[in-house]
Amino acid sequence: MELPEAKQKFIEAWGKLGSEWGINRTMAQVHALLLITPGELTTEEIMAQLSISRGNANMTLRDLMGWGLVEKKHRPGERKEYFYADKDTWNIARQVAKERRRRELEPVLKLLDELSTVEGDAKNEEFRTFNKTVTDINKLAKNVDRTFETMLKAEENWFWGSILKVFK
Amino acid sequence: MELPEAKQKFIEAWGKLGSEWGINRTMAQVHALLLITPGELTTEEIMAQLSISRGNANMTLRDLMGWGLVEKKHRPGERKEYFYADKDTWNIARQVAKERRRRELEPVLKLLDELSTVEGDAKNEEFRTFNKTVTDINKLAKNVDRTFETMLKAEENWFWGSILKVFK
DNA sequence: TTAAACTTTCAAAACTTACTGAAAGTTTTA
DNA sequence: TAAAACTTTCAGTAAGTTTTGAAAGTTTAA
Repeated sequence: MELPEAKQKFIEAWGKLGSEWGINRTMAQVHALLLITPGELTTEEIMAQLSISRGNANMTLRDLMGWGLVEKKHRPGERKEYFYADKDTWNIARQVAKERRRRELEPVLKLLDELSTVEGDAKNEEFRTFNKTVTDINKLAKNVDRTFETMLKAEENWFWGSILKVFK
Repeated sequence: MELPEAKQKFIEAWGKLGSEWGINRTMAQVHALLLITPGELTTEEIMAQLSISRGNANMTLRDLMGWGLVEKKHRPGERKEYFYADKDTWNIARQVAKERRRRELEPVLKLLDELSTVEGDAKNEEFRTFNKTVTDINKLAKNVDRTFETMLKAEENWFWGSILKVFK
């Protein structure tokens, strides 16, 4: 396989994986493009390479900056904005974990805590089943949350070292 | 909060979380409904409780069975099919991890391995950046894969214990 | 102070995904 | 053998999401 084809495949695969896991396809593709590009790209270049509109490119880049995955840079004497991605995969993973935890997991945890307090008659089977399920899921979700937290604090080697010790 | 309201909120939240993470909303809602229902439900009952069509209910239930989260049961002397969900949250988490690993992670791992072998001129910066990114992401993806694998084999307490030991 | 170079916005269009419901299929019972 | 009771299918439609592109906005330079 030649480099241009490989790049194309990488961008497509990243876009697909993103969309399967709830991240907009274009956003994942722009990210992929920046990840395999040395240096920076302008909006124009991104538009051209991925055949997307100016509006789409602009919004997607803004989102990526909101996720902390991309930054912009100005070159002295130039008006154009240059975009580049942090290429440290461990940072990327942590950044994504951090945002999704905040945006999606936290609201659910809050609700589950609330639902855990709903009171009812212990003789009522409906209530007992509801209560047990909610309590169990709440425990699981808290474990997931704690794992995210660990991940955010951890250094890469230390983290994977700790997890992989598990195999032995 | 009263039980019926709490149930409704649980179903909605589970549906929302599902759709944010790439699982069809209705599928997550049907699953949620079955999780908080003692015993079994028929297609009719599911249709009524969630206001969905027969076709949708049928396909969703089939998908849930395909994911190994729901099973059907026949009662002697009755034609109707009764559906119920496995309520063990650790089983659920493992089942979901297993399916998504197989459907989504594995194809990407395969591609990344392939892209890791693309050859090029070490003096070419484009190639070097591509190669480094792909190699790094491949490593990360393999770690994720191994974590899934551990999870599939493990008992719940042992697994979270191992991951959370990391805090100490 | 205005024109050029660029970025941002957002209503409408295109695309994608999910859902409906009627028809076809299957199984059981009489 | 037929009819009743149920399940499955899928073409068409609806709902949801993403993308476009032109217009408005901003910044810089002359």
